[in-house]
Amino acid sequence: MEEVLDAALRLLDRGGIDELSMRRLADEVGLGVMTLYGYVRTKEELLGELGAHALAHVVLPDDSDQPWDEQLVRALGELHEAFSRHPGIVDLLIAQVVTGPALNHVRNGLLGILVRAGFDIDTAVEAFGSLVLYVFGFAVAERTRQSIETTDLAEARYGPLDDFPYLKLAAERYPDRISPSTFGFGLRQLVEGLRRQLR
Amino acid sequence: MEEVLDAALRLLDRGGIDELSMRRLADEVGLGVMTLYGYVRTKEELLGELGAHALAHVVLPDDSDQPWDEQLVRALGELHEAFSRHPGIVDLLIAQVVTGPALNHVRNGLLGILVRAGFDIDTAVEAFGSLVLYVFGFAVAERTRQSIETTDLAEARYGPLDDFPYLKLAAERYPDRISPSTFGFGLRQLVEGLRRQLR
DNA sequence: ACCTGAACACCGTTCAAGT
DNA sequence: ACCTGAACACCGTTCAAGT
Repeated sequence: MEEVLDAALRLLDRGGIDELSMRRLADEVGLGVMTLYGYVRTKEELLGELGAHALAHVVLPDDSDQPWDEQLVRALGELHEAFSRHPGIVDLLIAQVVTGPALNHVRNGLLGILVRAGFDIDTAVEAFGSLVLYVFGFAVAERTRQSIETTDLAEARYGPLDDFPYLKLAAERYPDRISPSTFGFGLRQLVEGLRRQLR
Repeated sequence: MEEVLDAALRLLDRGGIDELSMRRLADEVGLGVMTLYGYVRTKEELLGELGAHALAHVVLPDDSDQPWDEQLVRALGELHEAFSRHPGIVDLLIAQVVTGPALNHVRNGLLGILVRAGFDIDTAVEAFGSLVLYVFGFAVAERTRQSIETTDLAEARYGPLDDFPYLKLAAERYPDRISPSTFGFGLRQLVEGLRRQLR
């Protein structure tokens, strides 16, 4: 089973979720297709286990002696990096095949930082939600960005911009739309908002 | 062509992107499968046109007399609602089949609000990115939430929670993880951060 | 117990042909 | 010009059988 999941992760990294078919996976492991159904009941179940397999490696740093906002930024950065390392994980999360428990250690860690910082549980849940959504939304967009040729010019990507003066201004400077610093920009914004709320 | 796209949107709303096959679409319109390839070169191209078709209805309110932060919240709310109305659009955006120009009027409108508010173009682009990512991330998560039975209990969703005390506390109160107010919470946080930055 | 090929009901798309 | 059925190379999965 371990070997099957490793092979699946390899295929996922290589060509994304679209390239990961049961038949190709069987070939990669050197088994008949139907052998896979001895390990798993459906493809969906296999993808779920694959997600858990890949996310188990995400370990939040143990730095509860640091200020809570730094802990938060570092923990979310860890998640962000996991998504960058295996972009296919994002596809699995989107496809909703990753079962709940696979992410519990991350969820618990983030909530813990917020609660220990002094937020009541209601606010902590709201904050947790907006932070995770932000990291997740960024991962999805990042995936898009990487799939586009960097030689692509603004005009080629957006079409004629004469009717959209503001966009034209922006596209000339940032054909990539999301600069590498955008992740940190929004994250700092969110954490700053939380810090004010705590006082 | 119009009729084909309307039928496609109907299928998309009914069963999501997975139910939208060329063969089923042809049946829905009452044509042979291959007739569709007279309108469009590939399925991907058809999905792209479908995305543009659905997003053309998103019109940002014309309220440039209002404070910029209110304009911003309202415009992003408009986008948020479009995603709620046709959750399938989110699948199209994720699948990266929607071509650039389809969203230009929204991009331009949002950038305009920020620039007129007084942000320099660099900051405006960063802010734009983080705001849009947030709305988008929320839409993806919302889609997940809706696909889960509401009778589902926290324990059933997350598995045993004894090792995750903070999560247990949160899950007991919010088995849904993202309450309806989470969208507004994070958005206000982001806008508040921007307001401070402007001064 | 562990593995598997043949077969079924689906896909998107090419090709050649029908009106 | 507009439409289409047959065919091809793929899917995930059922079923019955092989060691």
